[in-house]
Amino acid sequence: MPGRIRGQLLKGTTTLLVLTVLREGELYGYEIAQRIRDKSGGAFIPSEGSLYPALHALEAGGALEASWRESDRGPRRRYYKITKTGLGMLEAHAEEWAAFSLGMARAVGGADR
Amino acid sequence: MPGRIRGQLLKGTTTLLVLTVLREGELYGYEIAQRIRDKSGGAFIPSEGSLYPALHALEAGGALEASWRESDRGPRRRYYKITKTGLGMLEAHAEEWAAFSLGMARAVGGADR
DNA sequence: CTCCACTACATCGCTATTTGATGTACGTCC
DNA sequence: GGACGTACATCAAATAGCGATGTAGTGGAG
Repeated sequence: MPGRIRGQLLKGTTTLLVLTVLREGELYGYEIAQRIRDKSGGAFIPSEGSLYPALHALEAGGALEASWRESDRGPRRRYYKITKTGLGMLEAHAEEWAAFSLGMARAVGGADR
Repeated sequence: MPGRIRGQLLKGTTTLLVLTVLREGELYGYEIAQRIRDKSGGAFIPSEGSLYPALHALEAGGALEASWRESDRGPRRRYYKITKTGLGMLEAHAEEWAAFSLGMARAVGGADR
């Protein structure tokens, strides 16, 4: 299994990845990072320095609603829930990704085409 | 047909796109941008502010060899030719893209998966 | 014959975003 | 009590695309 991807290619994908995992249910920050890691097969592991600012921005933009909750073991957690606005944003980002991915497939070729 | 893609998603793709079109033959800068636009179905139109610096960096890195030539009509052109080093770089970038694209397909889903 | 558009190269400042480092704090296990 | 994992947060530095701007040659429209 190839290692973690990092660098410029990741730019702009955090929002899409976060919204995608939150579509499946309410999660807290640390958990979101793990879900993304697991779903991507270890390819993406959002750093804390990119994940938390992204969550704050999404909350400020009305895409997410958040609340603090205590944990049985360990520090308190901030749970995030996707809003109607967030679902619309998710759709838009998914379409953008699809168009981008299609363009790359056309231009670069690859397994497909 | 959807319009041109721009923004953060493009980060890191210019090198791959340039090397890809130059694999097919010698081209000059302006022509490279057009090829990328055409091959991608209009999705990608590298701005001059990103294309020319990228070409200079690739040349400095030994991936491309360049030469000035006069044109019948219009300004002189700088033709670029991919080197052996450039072909190796192309392969590396193509693999990186494939891994990235696969990770996104897993994480986000889409037409495939 | 003047203006505009297209070709062709180049550089600059702005902006967005990721990374790794650093910090705080809690819990568990040895 | 020290190490490790959990959990959130912020910061400086680096990266690289975008639009604007500049230079210059060619050619067509009005």
